[in-house]
Amino acid sequence: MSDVRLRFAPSPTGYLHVGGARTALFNWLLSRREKGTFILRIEDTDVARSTQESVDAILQGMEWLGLDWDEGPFYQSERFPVYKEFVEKLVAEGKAYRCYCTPEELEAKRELAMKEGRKPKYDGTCRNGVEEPGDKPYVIRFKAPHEGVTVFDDLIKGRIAFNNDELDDLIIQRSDGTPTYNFVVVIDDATMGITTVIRGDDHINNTPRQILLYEALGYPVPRFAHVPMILGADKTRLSKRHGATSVMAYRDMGFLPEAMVNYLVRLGWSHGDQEIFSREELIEKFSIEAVGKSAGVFNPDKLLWLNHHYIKESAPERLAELLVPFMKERGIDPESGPNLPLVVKTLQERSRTLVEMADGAIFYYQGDFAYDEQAAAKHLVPDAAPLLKALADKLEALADCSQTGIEALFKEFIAEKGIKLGQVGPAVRVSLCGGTASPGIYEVIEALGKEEALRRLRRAVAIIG
RNA sequence: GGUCCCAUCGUCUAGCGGUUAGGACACCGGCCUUUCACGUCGGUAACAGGGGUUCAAGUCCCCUUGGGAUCACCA
Repeated sequence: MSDVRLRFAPSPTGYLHVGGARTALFNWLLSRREKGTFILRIEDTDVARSTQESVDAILQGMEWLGLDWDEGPFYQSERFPVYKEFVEKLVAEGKAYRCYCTPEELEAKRELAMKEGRKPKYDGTCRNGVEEPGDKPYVIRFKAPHEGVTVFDDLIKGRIAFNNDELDDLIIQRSDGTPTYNFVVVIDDATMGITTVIRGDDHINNTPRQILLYEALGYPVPRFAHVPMILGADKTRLSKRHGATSVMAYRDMGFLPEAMVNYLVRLGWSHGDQEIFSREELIEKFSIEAVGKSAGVFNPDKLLWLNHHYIKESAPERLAELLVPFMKERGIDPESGPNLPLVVKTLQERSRTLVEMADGAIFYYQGDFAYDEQAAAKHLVPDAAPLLKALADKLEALADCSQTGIEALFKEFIAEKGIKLGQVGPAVRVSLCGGTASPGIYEVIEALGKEEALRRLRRAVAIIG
């Protein structure tokens, strides 16, 4: 156990999206690699926008990805007294002050400044004290230094410097007494002993103010790592327009969590030419310094490829279990037909998602399926009937119904008839599966079982007439 | 507009002064084959532009251009 402490701090205003998931993953990986502590904190100071459903959705997403945390979840909404104390401390020390400017006044000043081409920052009206205006509402502002430079060495971006005169006195407590984000994030990270802050690079501009706050509070400044954002195919911020952004939506589309993890980590991070990483390998090899600086485009094709890879690698029993809900969704009870793991085995190489696998598995469980029209017209022809019938009879007598036994039977059959496999194979396929695209016919017969295979062959013979 | 960040194939990226600029996804061919796939072999495809520094620049510096983020009593 080292004393490295990291956190993921989502705000519960929606589901866990892929960008947040990647940030969480980076934090988690680094904490596991350094044998440190991973903390989950819910940033719900905006009581109006935060919901319990969102919290649940985020937790569910973390769980699906296998990102467990050591401390928390902590809720900022439960820590208001703590923040209040720190605000009062700053005020008492003269490092923060009451500001009586109204939102309307500020908005007007901002617009004027913008119009005149000046920086739209707070003009410091109340900075040096004002006469007590009775019980007028006020906010508390942090008294930021106007001179000097605030610098930090970002673990990903390198050295970043800001002139302090670019910064204005940010509000740390609203007129209703609640604290604001830039303040609570500092208080929490400081009091929770966070050593490294990994977050989206949209927070870069907040960082100097936060550093100033750490210094005013007398806390050590953590290290920062700002990860670039994830873009859609058109290089704009990833949104619903580009497809699903919720990680749970990917589960529902039939993706495996290990594929998602592998994809997300490789989007922005790399380790030489390696593409496939097990969870253990990631923990061993991940490093925040190796994360790229530039934004990356979310590429569904590559995710699909990875998912296909993991489907091929997975144990049929596990996939069968994951496949059940997808089968039920299609109105099929896997208990009612062939052994599901056996079915899965025939489909692994040709399924990129569990959705594709479920679609491909349907025919196994439907005895009275309709034949694909074109396929039937082409292959279920009068000439095929006697062959199918003879094959069925031969199959009926077969003792070894393993794939190899079935293959041997076919070899023998075509030798006896003096034909090629191509002259009977397609008809068998259509009889068994209903179409021309399917797993190999030997494995289909094995999975179906002799009885059902015979039934389907004879059904086809009967239909040909 | 101010500030800040970013820039190698279509996409994800390797590269950390000297390479025929490598890999992966996608795409296009060949092979394999009972279909569809898998697999396998091969191919198309990139250093944004301009200045420097250096014997030597994709690699270091500056500028331009182009993207993006952020400027709330949201987080």
